[in-house]
Amino acid sequence: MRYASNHKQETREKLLESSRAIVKKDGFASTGVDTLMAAVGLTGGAFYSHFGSKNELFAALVERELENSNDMLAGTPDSPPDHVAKCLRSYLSSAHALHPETGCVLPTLGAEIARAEPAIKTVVERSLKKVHKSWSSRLGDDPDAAWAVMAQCVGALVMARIVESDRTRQEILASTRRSIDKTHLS
Amino acid sequence: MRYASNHKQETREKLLESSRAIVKKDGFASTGVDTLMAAVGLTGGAFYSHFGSKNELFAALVERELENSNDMLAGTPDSPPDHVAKCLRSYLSSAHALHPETGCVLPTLGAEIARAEPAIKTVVERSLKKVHKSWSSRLGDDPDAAWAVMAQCVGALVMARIVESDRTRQEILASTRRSIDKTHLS
DNA sequence: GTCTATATCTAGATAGAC
DNA sequence: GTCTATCTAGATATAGAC
Repeated sequence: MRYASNHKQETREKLLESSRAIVKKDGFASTGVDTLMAAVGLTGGAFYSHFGSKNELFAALVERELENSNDMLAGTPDSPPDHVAKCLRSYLSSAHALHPETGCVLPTLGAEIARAEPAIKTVVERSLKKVHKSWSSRLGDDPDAAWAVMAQCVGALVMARIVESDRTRQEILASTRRSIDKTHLS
Repeated sequence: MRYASNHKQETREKLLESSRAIVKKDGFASTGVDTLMAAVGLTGGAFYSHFGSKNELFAALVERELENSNDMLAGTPDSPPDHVAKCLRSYLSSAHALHPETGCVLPTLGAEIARAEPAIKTVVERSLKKVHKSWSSRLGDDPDAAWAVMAQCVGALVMARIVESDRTRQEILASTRRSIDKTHLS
């Protein structure tokens, strides 16, 4: 064949990585296959050598996003004690609010996932529960606290992104950080 | 003229009300003008007698949504003391999670608002701050608590909608309700 | 595997008849 | 004000050459 044996695999990988950022920034439904392919230097027709449909890409993309989030958030049994605190500071930052393309998938694609097929939501659920379990044990075996903290993070980011002024954006993020610190980390 | 003097105004009103539900359910970008017009018994071409563009509808729609939310959430100086508690129970319910078409605009259109033009975000900001101010005073003049509670509500709803099982959905909502009760309403 | 070309469809928006 | 018809642009997906 004219291409190395791992060429297809590598191209798919590049496409997936590239698409993650674009889709988190501009939305999935409103981004065309041509745009995603152009971003890795290819044309639209070649897309279908890698994914059977645009929806297959969405599934792969969401799954990859959640694996990535889990790697960053869940931590390991020997993560430092301030692991959660560090995650929270980073998550609830202006940098995160201003750069959806490198951030958490939930605030930016949550609504589109909610409208997706059940199979995708099953994957999402498993992943969410993994983070929840880990954080629950780190928050003194308090499952309620873990869901509450996760909800605050996602919601604060949604709100931080829909306001116009930097000032209000920072107020939302800082308030949420302080409230979590006081309530769950002291 | 062939139509009553208030015909245009009434049609616009019907269109706006009808579109609110459809767009919250299916997303704004992914819903066509024809679909929105058909829902009020008209054809696509007539849309432009009421709005200059699809984006103008989005602005009007978001503004109306926020007015509506404010009416329900902010309350008045003589609202009963349990006003906030009642709002929270209703917001963090399965019914709300399962029916975006009649619910809060932020969990379902938040990401699209985040990508919208500054003018829309300015309106959103003003409205968010109104709810925040009202809730802050109801939560013992604690601005941090108000932002934190609002964030939890929005985030919990996003998460509740992206999981597949009813069980997990209810777990997320109930945990968040309990956590808010314990932390902010006792 | 990727290209160009294309089929098919749907989108937002406009023009002119009624 | 609303209709039908249409323009233009973009979408997903496929076909066949290289």
